[in-house]
Amino acid sequence: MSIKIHDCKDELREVDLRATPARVAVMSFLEKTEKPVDVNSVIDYLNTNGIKTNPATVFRMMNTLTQKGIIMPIQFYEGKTRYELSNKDDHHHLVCENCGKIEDISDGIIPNLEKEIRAKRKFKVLRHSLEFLGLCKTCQH
Amino acid sequence: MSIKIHDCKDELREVDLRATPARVAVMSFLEKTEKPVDVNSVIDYLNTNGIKTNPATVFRMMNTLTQKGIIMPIQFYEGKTRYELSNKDDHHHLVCENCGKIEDISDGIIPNLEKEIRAKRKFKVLRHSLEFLGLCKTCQH
DNA sequence: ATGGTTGCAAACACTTTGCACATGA
DNA sequence: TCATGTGCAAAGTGTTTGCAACCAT
Repeated sequence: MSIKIHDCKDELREVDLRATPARVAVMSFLEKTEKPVDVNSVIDYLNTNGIKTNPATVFRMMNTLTQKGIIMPIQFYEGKTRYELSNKDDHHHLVCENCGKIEDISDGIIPNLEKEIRAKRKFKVLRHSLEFLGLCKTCQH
Repeated sequence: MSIKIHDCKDELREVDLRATPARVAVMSFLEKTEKPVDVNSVIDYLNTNGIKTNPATVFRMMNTLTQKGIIMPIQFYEGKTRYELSNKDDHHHLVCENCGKIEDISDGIIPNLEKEIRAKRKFKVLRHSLEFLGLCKTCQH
């Protein structure tokens, strides 16, 4: 017999959300993509996979999943919001402003910095954004 | 005789921009505000100071000043862009998600991190964003 | 059965653009 | 003078909302 290592439906129900087809599809989309996705790419994915949906619904889904802590919003100065699963280890992004490639970078300094901020400034950090914008290896000429 | 320590007009002309009343006012507004400003607050400031202007003009100004490297855009997940003078020493922000207060925080780790990224990943960092969102001292109860 | 979800249409907020007019250098 | 900057109107893009119909539990 097989043990399900992972099931999007359970994941959703654990946070009191109904496992609708669109939500399940969004979850598996997020799991298979490397880089943070925007709402348009989610809509494209759903359409491609035979799930008819409406932009308003997708925006609502992303907001709901964000509130539940399943995904995290992220912005790269593009005038829109991207999202990624929040159950990743602490990492940040290298965003190429020429070709749009997004690389991950992990680093351990932020947790320490947050502790320091808490101690010295009495500010309770709930989330942070650390992104580097520039030129990737191949776009530097 | 007095030596002008600082003149917004000269600052603008140095980057080949004409010193129009609106631009000069925006520069002095940016110099006197502590926290990054959004376009609406710029418009309010201009109106309050007797300078009639149009939103499109302000958006154009902010874009122009950004391209010239005089100001820097910054986003706090509010769905809009803020701006601040770029001739500040390296600093980041603590943004209270309850009352909106924005505190500055300076720190020296980023330059080192950028050097490391350049060396190890061959990624050329042009700019970065490091913001902490959470609750300020008084909003934690 | 019924409350959470969705679709649709409309509205919002932010931002950009084309073009004629105005103005700083 | 004349290239640069501005005002105005219109449009573009991302996002939210009200409400009726729908569907997962």
